Formats: sequence, structure tokens, C-alpha cells
Amino acid sequence: MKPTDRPVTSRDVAKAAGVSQATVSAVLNGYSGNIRVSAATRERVLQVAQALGYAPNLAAQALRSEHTHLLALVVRAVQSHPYDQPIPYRLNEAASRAAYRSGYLLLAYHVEVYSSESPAKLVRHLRRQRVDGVLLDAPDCPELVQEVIAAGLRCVQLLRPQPAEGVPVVVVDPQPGIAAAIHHLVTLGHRHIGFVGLESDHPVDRARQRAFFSAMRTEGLEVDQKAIQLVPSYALESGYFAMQRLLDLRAPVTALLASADALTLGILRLLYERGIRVPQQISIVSYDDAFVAHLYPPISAIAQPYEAIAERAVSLLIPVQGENREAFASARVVLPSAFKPRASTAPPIGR
Amino acid sequence: MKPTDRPVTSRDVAKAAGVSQATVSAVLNGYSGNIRVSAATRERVLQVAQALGYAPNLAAQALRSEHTHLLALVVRAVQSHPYDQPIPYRLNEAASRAAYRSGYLLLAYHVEVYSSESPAKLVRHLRRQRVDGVLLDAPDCPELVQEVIAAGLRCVQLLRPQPAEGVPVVVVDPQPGIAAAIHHLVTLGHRHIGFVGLESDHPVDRARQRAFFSAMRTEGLEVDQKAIQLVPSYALESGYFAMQRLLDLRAPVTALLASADALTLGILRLLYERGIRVPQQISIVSYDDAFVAHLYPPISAIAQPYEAIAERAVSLLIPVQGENREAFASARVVLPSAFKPRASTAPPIGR
DNA sequence: CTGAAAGCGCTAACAC
DNA sequence: GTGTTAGCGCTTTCAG
Repeated sequence: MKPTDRPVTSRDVAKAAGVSQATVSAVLNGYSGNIRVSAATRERVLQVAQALGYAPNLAAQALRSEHTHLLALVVRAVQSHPYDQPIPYRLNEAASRAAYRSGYLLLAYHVEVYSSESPAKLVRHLRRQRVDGVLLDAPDCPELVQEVIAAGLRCVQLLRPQPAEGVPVVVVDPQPGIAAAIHHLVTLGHRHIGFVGLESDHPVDRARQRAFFSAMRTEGLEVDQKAIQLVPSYALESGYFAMQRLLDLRAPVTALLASADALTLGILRLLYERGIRVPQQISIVSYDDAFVAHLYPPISAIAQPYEAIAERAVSLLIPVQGENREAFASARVVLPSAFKPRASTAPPIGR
Repeated sequence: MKPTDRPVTSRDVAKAAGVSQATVSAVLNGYSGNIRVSAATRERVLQVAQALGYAPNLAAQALRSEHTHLLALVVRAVQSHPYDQPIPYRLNEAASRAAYRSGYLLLAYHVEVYSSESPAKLVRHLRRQRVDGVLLDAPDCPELVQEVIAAGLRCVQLLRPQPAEGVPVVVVDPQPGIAAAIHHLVTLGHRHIGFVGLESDHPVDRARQRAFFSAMRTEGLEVDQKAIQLVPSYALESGYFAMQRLLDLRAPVTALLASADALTLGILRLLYERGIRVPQQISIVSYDDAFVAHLYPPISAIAQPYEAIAERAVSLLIPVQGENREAFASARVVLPSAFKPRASTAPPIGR
């Protein structure tokens, strides 16, 4: 099997099969160019390669062919407990599989923080590695994107893009999910529905808010301004305090839409502490659906299609025959959200 | 900055700095061998490299130096919902960071299933990629480990090792955590404590069971055999049915130790459905602590030190100067578990 | 249909 | 101190 410790090379295969090394290469790569190999030779080469346990050296291939079959996933800073940020995990897994299926491999960069120094360092890494493409997961910092572009790296932004020319984007439209969620609540009998969102100018956050307002309008409901809580971050604490304010203000909501799973966690914690039961006393819907399906009660949520996001991003990055540069640069994939009713929503009290 | 589209090479740097290409290499690698570079030249080279935005081609380096600075994390099959398997995520992140800190990069292989065909294919990938080391996360299938070893890959097994010669191992000792958990329950007043474990011969599962029995003995408590539920898998469903049996058997436990987070999820689901409250009517402790801290109520749990596991594994894999092959092969790192009391444990009813 | 040869960017031994 | 040189394993023309 393995005659020596040194990995077997294509030359070894050639020698053993009694052909030239170039022929081996041709056979293994589906002989491009004007090279033609007889079926018999082909068979023999394949067999010998198999027998010798030949594995082409990707470093050499990369050196020669200028592409590494490596994709990088750059994951935004994970602040506190890792499990506060499960989205990158879903993305990572899905992207990793999608890449693998296409003969690519995924390098995961869990960048500590996007400090001022860090983006440059990261980009240096990426360039040294000669990755063929970069998936930028919600790059909160504009410089990162700028650096990546400036380095001439082929990349795509996911979920929460920074404004940038020439970088395709894969995002989610919150509208269908939120509309369905509000409709579901209204059907259950809710009239006073609150919203906890991020205080932000980012189109992604604005879109969630807008979708909420427009859904309310569609259902013919008024929005109580006091029932709209804008928080400074998508974090457990923010949800916790938002819920506190909602309760202290006696904003009479019977149902609540939290615009991120992390917020839901905080909301649930406060409700738990105050002994307020879900869904008996208040209905909760979460946006993201990264993991709230596993809480008790399982939380009704608006799901983002993480697997699809990763897949689309990967296939954008993998160059196709005769690809149009313009088309790539301006690609903008918008995937729909979807509402998943579960056990955290029920008719309001007194019905 | 970037005069042309072609990445700048060390030769470009050499030309621009007016030195030979070898000198550039020497400077950038801390000039090994008998080569000496004057401080002035050194400075100049560094500056030119910086100015040109030079990034060494790792493929070329790898080709030459026979090591790629790439580590692979092979993650066991993820069956159902990704979030049922959060441990790989914790490991992945921690390993990725640890590797990055040491100048290595982590390739994540989320292998669909360890089917009969798959291990060979995976190993082929690993060999093509010429990874410097492989972290095997709980390789449930012995062939995988055998193949990896047979391929001459440097590897370490994590958490749930297969018996194999010459492969170091990083595992967790459940004893300290379980002892502390039982002691905690006893202190609260519990006498009837149940256990949901895996029906298995694997040392890791046996150790959890043994730790439970020995802790009970230490506390001077008898174990009710009916309160020991052995299930066929660490899965939500298994926990669900085990709890069902416990309830139907009227095994009068006031507290329960579930030997995996996944089981806890199932247990909680049944309790939720039956309207049995935690911790008022039953106390729950979970083993793993991969994510149950975020449930409501937050679950008291025996934590495995995932970050430490990944770090130790990575540093085992990274070869050190003058390393002892024997010592590497027989390394066996055992990390302690720790109990984290949270809100799912309380005095039993009637106290 | 197959072989010979050049060279990708880098490291390291050796010559000056 | 610094330059020259020989490959690492592969792809890809170009001759035969």
C-alpha cells in the first residue's frame, strides 16, 4: 500500500504504470487540451493510482493552477457565551457541507473581535492562504469589507451586508415571515402586539420594523408606540430590560414579536423571574429561529433559511464556466423568511 | 500598492529591494541556517514587502516545507436538527481560535454520516489536503479511526475515543462534576434520585454511570434500580420516553440526572406536556452543559470544558521542537468536569 | 495517442 | 553577508 513514508506522487504512479507523469495527470484530470489517452492506459493508470493510494498534493496543484479550492467563512465576533451566537454555527455547517459537495473546503475564521488592527491581519491571512472566496457573515465593521475588497478577494456578504460596490449579497426578506406571524397572532385573537427591535439605521433592522408595521396595518391594527421597544443590541440583556420596561409601563400587550432570538432569551428570562407564563399570559414570537425551537415551550418563530443562505453564497463564490463578472458583482440573492407556529403562541387571556 | 493583478511574489520584493530572492526568504523566516543579513538590508526588505503588500504563497511554502499549517476537525454526523449537536460547535470554535493563535488554520469537515464508504473518502480528502493534524470529535465509527491511522495522519481523538494504538486522546472525567451534583441534590434534601444514561459498553458512558453510583454510595443513598433508565441513544426522543417510563412506573424520584443535554431536552418536553414543573415538582441536572444554561429555567448541569479540550488537542497536534514520538502517541489528557448549579434544582416537594 | 520540458513561488544547501 | 541553484509535485504547452 504505502511502500515508504513519503507520500506517493504522480511520478510514482507513472513509473509503476509504465507511462509518463503527464499522462497520469491527464487521466486524473479528465485529460483536457489536445491530449488523448486510450481506454486501456486510462484504466491501468487509475488502477495503479488506487493501489498505491495516490492522493494528489493539493499544495502543488494550487501552486500551479492558481486556485486552492479553499473558501473562508469569516464569522463575526462572538462576545459572550458562544451559544448566544448560534447563527454562525448553522451557517458554518451548511457552508461547509455545500463546499464539500462541490469539491471545496471551508476555512472557518472565528475572529475574536473586529478591532482596528484585526481586519488587516485577517486579510493578510486570507491572502497568504490564497483562498478562492470569502463568505462574510454579517460584517459589522465596514473596514473589514473594504479591506477584503481592496485585497482583491472574491467575496460575498451574508445577512447584514455593509454598503459596498461590487460585492454580491445574500440576504433574507423578513416580510413574508413577519406578515404570517402577525396574521397568526391576530387569528388567535390578539389585538395588542408589541415589538422589540434594534435601534439601528441598518436596512436589515429597518426592514424588520417596517415589516412589522406593514403587517399590523394589513391586519387593520393600530400600533401602540409605547409597545415598540428599541434596544441598543441584539443581546439577552437587551431583551430582558425591554421586557421589564414593557411590564413597568403597563403597556398592555398580549403578544410580542422579538426581532432576534437573543432578545427572546432575555425576554423569557424576565418572564420566568416574574412568574409570567408563556403562552398562557403572553404570546411570544421570535425572529431568527436559530435555536428557540428547543426551548420550553418551543417558541413560535420566523425562520431564516440558513442552509439555503450558505448554499447560495457558496455557489456564488464558486466560479462557473464563462461567468459574467458584472453579474457576479451585482448579484443580490434575497431569500424569504417563513413563520413556524409552535407552542409559545395561544389566544390571549380572557378568551 | 498592487501594481498588477498578479499577486506579488518574493521575487518582486527582492527586485524592488535590490537583493536576491533568497535574502527575502531568509529575512521573512528569521534567517535560519548560516545565512546572515545586515540589519539595514533586513529593514529595507521588510519595508518593501510591506509596501508591496507581499503575502507569501502558502501553497508554495507547503509544497516546499512539507507542512501546511492546516488542521482538520472531523465532526461526527449531525442527524437531525443541527442544534441537537451543539458540542461540535463549541469545539469547532475553540479549536479554530486555538489554531489561529498558533499560526494554524482549521478545516472543518462536517461529515454527513460515517457510512461505510465515507471514511475512505474523507481520509482521501485529508491526505490530498496534506493536513498537519486531525482532531477526531467522538468518532463513533472505529473504521474512521483505523483509516486515519493507516493513512499515517497525525491525529487525536476527542471526548469519546475508539480503542486505538498510538493515538493520543483528550477526554473528560465525569466524576468530579457528578459527585458535586449529587452532593448538591442531597444537600437540598433529595433522597430518591434517578439516572437516565446510555445503554452502552463504551468507557465514557460507563464512567458516567459509575460516577453516579459511586456518588450515591458516598452520600449513603440507595439506588432504586427502577429509577435507572438506560436508553438506546443520546437523543431527544430517548429522554422523552425514559421520562415517560419513569412517570408511568411511578418511580418516586424527586430528582433526575440526565447523562446528556439531548436527553434533558426530551425530558423537559415530556414534563412540559404533562404540566410538571421544574424545579418545583422535580429537579433536573444535565450532563454536557453545551447549551442548557439558556433554557428556562436555566438547567443545573455538569459542564465539560470544551474550550480546554480543543486547546489541549490543538497543542498536542502542533509539533514541538524535539518532540518525543512515544510521548505523543501515548498522551492521554484527562480534564475534569465541573458542576454548575442553576435554577432547575430545588428542595423536593413537601419540604 | 504519449513523452519531454518548463515553470508556478518558495526553501535550504552551498558557493562566493 | 549575500547570491546561485536545485528541486518540492503538479499542469500544460509542444514535439514526436
